[in-house]
Amino acid sequence: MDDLDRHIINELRLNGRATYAELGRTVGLSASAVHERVGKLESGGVITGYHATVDPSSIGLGVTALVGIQPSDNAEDNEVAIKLGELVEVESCWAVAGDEAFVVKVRVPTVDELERTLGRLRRIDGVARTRTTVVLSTRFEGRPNTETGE
Amino acid sequence: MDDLDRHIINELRLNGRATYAELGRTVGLSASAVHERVGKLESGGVITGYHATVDPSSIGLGVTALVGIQPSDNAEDNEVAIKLGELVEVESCWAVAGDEAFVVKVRVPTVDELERTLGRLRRIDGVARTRTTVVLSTRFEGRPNTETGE
DNA sequence: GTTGAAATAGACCACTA
DNA sequence: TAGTGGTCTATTTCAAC
Repeated sequence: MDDLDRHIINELRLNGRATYAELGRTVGLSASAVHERVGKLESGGVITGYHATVDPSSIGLGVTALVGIQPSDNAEDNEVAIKLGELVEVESCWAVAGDEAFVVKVRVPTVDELERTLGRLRRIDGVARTRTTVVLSTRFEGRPNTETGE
Repeated sequence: MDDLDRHIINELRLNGRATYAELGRTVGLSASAVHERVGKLESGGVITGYHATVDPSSIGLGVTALVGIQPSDNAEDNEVAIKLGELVEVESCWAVAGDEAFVVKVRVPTVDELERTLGRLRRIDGVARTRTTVVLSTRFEGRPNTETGE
C-alpha cells in the first residue's frame, strides 16, 4: 500500500464509478496498472465494496434515529448483534464502550414505524432498554476523509 | 419512481459498479433504458453518489467514536455544523433532538488522536460540552436496506 | 508497469409501441 | 413518454514485453 494506492482509494471513495482509465489519468498510471492495483485492494479487503448513496426520503425512509441498546444481565452480545442485523430498519450497528452494548442507526418511513421498530428492538432477547435519539437532519454522512490522499 | 426504479436503486446500493447491461438483465430492461432511468435518478437527486467503502483500519483509521455535541446557550447550529464539517476526522454529522445539538461520528488513527480531536471539537464556538462513546467494533455500517426491492 | 489488440461496455441516435 | 436496437467511441481485459 503506497501513495498511489491511497490516491486511487480516495478517488474511488469520491467517485465509486470512476473508470480505470479516468483513475489512471488522475494518478498517473495506465488503466491496466490501476486495474491490477484495484483488484489487489479488493481481494486484500481494503476496498470492501461499492455502493450508490441514495437520498433516504426519496425512497420513503424519512425518519432516522440513533438508538442505544442497553443489555440485560445475561445478554450475549454476538447474538444480540445478529438479531439487530435481522431488522432491515437497522442500517448500522456499532458495539460501544459504556452502559450500552450497541448503538444502532435506524431508518424508517414514519415516526409510527419508529415506534414499532423500537418495540421490536426491545423484544430482542438480551435487550433490556433502549435510548432513542431522533435525528432532525443529516448534515453529512459517510463523508470521504481527505487526509489519505490528494 | 416505480418498482423498476426501486429495483435499479437497490442493485446499485448493493453494487455501485454494476454495468447498465447487468442492471438491465436483473430488472428486465435494455441497457439503454436503464441508462436513461439512472440518469434521471441521478439528476433528480435520488441517487446522490457512488462511493467505494474502505476498511478504515486499512487506511490507518482504527479508532471510531460517536460524540454528542452539547451547544452553549448562544450557539448557532448552522455555524457549528459548518465548523464540524471542517474537521476531516468528522465523517458523519446528525442534528438531533434532545440535550445535544449534534451527534457526530469521528474516525481517527489512535486514541491519542481521538483526544486531540475532542479538544478541537470543544474549542469550536458554540460547543459547550462533548459526550464521547468509543466504538469497540463496527458490526455493520450503511447496510443496504432490502425492503425497497428484491 | 507499459503497450497494443480483442472483447466489452458506454453514449447517443433514429425508430417504435 | 419510455423503451428498443443499432452504431460509434471509450473502456476493460489479457497478452507479450
